[in-house]
Amino acid sequence: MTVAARRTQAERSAATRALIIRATVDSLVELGHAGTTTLEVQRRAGVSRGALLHHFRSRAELLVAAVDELFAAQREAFYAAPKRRGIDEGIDALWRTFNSPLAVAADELWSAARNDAELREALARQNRALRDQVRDMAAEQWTDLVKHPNYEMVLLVVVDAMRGAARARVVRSDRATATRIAAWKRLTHLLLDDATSKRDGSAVGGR
Amino acid sequence: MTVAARRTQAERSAATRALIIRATVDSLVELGHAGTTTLEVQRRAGVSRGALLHHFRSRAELLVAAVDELFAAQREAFYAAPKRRGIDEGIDALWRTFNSPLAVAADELWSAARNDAELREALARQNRALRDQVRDMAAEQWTDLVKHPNYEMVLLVVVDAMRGAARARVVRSDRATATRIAAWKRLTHLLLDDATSKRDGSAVGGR
DNA sequence: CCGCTAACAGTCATCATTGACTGTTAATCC
DNA sequence: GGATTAACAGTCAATGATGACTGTTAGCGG
Repeated sequence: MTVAARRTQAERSAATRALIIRATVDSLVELGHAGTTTLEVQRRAGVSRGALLHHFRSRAELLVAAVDELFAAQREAFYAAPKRRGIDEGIDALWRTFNSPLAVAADELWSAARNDAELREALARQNRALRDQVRDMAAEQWTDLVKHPNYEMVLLVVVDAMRGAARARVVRSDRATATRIAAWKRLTHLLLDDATSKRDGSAVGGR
Repeated sequence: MTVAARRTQAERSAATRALIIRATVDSLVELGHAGTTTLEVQRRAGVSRGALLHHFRSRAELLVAAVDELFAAQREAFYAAPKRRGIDEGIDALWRTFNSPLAVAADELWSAARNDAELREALARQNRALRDQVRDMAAEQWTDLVKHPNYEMVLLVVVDAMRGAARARVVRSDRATATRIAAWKRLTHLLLDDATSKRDGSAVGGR
């Protein structure tokens, strides 16, 4: 039955470990933090209890590993994304990252972190690294915009706004989301794009 | 032993009900959604299991009641707040509402709502009501700003940004928060306050 | 003042989750 | 090629949460 070729221990170990972490992330996306029990993970991964507890001695350890994995994936996604130049494309790309399953899973952990010091520490650490990277990549892509005196302010506000919008998305319609995206773009144009700031774009409001 | 004066049944009932809900909110603030078990609530409220289950037949019912209470309290807080006129005061007041224990508890429920249709429905309903009220009160206070073509856009973005900032607050320093508040104010001034938009205020950025 | 019902009090069975624990297989080292 | 150890497999006891269930008391209506 051992159809698979001989594998080294390190390979086997890494494979199951990755399998478990992937199952954890999937569970976080579908069932949330509370629903992500060690039993659920082991079912999804198709591994035994022994296997799971061999790699991660506790549920907390498993979640921390998931955090690391999530942020690493986010970083890779940023690197892999095609380079954009325009403001609108930048906003769209940024918003897309907030909608990926990775972001959903991470969000779930942010919620749990308030009452879990270990998780909070892990998230804070990874978040700093990600933020610095985003900053660098943004500077790299929008060489002209970065110099604008309003740049830091706009980036700060728009990213937070996206985070907030993502949060309430569970009860929000697509239309309401579209309105927000338009608002972010218009606001960014008004404050960063001097060429556009003169011609007043179409209204963005709406009930 | 019955030192207290005779009370009508309705009074007794309402009193314990309120006691239980308050305990629920407290628990949500301190221990989060996961930590808010029916046992924890009954301990905090100092009521028996029978009392708790008499008023709320399930944990879900209890949480929905907490949602209603939280939003009602938020509404009252808005009404009770002194009327403000300036942009800075408005931003400060708005941000304060995001920091109240009520908001923390509500936040905890927003997280849980993703995997709980009943809770999600309750939150959506109350959220609509609250949003409409905030809109009305804002219009009432800033009669001049409301007419500004950028008004809707700014309100949308700033409120979302606050929501997002509140979310990551668990790992954020006070300094970082102050930077954000400054950014919101400056941005609002730039886009709504035509008098201020000419003189370019001090930079708001910073690593 | 008496029967009735709402408002509790307290216990219990059931179930889910966790991590410890013991047993087994397969890779690696000498 | 035998010993050793990592990588699993599978079971179990302990814990904690939930809601059902039975018993008791106090207000209320007639």
